[in-house]
This record gives sequence, C-alpha cells and structure tokens, in this order.
Amino acid sequence: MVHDSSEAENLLTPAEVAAMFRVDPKTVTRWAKAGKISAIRTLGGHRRYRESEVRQLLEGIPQQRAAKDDPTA
Amino acid sequence: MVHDSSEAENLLTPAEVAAMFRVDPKTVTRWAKAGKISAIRTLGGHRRYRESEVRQLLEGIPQQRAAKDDPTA
DNA sequence: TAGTAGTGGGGTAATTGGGGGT
DNA sequence: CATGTCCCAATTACCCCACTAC
Repeated sequence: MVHDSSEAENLLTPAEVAAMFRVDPKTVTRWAKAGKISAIRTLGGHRRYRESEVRQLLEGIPQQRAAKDDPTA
Repeated sequence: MVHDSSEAENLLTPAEVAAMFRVDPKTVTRWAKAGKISAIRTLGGHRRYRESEVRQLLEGIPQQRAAKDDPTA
C-alpha cells in the first residue's frame, strides 16, 4: 500500500464501546442521542465512536492542563 | 520521480476508505453500488474513491435526509 | 513470468437503528 | 431520569472463489 492517510482516528463500534462501559449497546446509542458522546455515522446510518473520546470519558479526564501547573506534584 | 501523483485527484482504495469509516471494505463497495459515494473504476474493474469526498462524508456534512420530514419545505 | 495482497461478486449470520414498554 | 429488553427492518460482517493490482 503506497497510500498514506496522515490522519487516522480510531473509531469504535457501538458493541465495543458498550463492552468498555459494561452497558448495553442501546445505552450507548442513547448517550449519543443525548449528545453526551459524539458519534460519526456510516453512510448506512450506523454510529462509530472516537476511541480517544471514549477513553477520556472512561478515565474521567476533564481537560488537558498546562504542564507549568502540575497539581499532581 | 516517475510516479508522482501531484495532489489533484487523490484517490483512495476500498481498504483505505473502509479503515476511515471503521467498516468492512465490502461495505464501501455496497455504498458505491447504492450511489451513496462516487467511485472511479480502474480498467480492471476495481473501484477508487476520491479522498476529498470521503473526508466530506466523514465530517458529517451534507447528509441527504428523507423527504418525509423536511422542515425546509 | 511468477507471487502476494487486495478486490469483486454472491450468499448468509450478526449487529445496529428506531419505537415502545418495564 | 436512566437502563435493559422485545419487536421489526435495514445495515453491516464474514464465508466462499476468480480476477485484478503491483
């Protein structure tokens, strides 16, 4: 493959996200409907979720903070 | 360079597009058959897709909505 | 010319979407 | 209010094999 997609965001299926949260896939769908998580739709209408966003929600990481002020110290 | 594609019509293979949508290459083929995405045919019958168009679809730009509920009318 | 990976085509099982009720 | 489950229809994923792309 000589092609190169400079940017590749990892997308997750509803089932994968559901497994990570230990909930039903339908619940993930409701979260997307409620705008609690962003979703990308396939041309057929199925949803795909950004892995980075999902992990962030799982970790409970609020925002990225400047390194000059590190509260963990 | 004997093989420079410049950057006019950057074409993607089915596998590339499939990876971007997190779907199976076969699914992309189905989208092309359904006319949901324009495809260019190689002389051997294989399909190639326009990167610009794929990106637009990923961004979630202009999705054709069912006419049953069109507030613009 | 040969070899490996990707693709097309067809068919079938699994997942997903949407509404509704617990 | 949020989640899980049942319904049905649509979309998607994986199986085969033959041919193209490089």
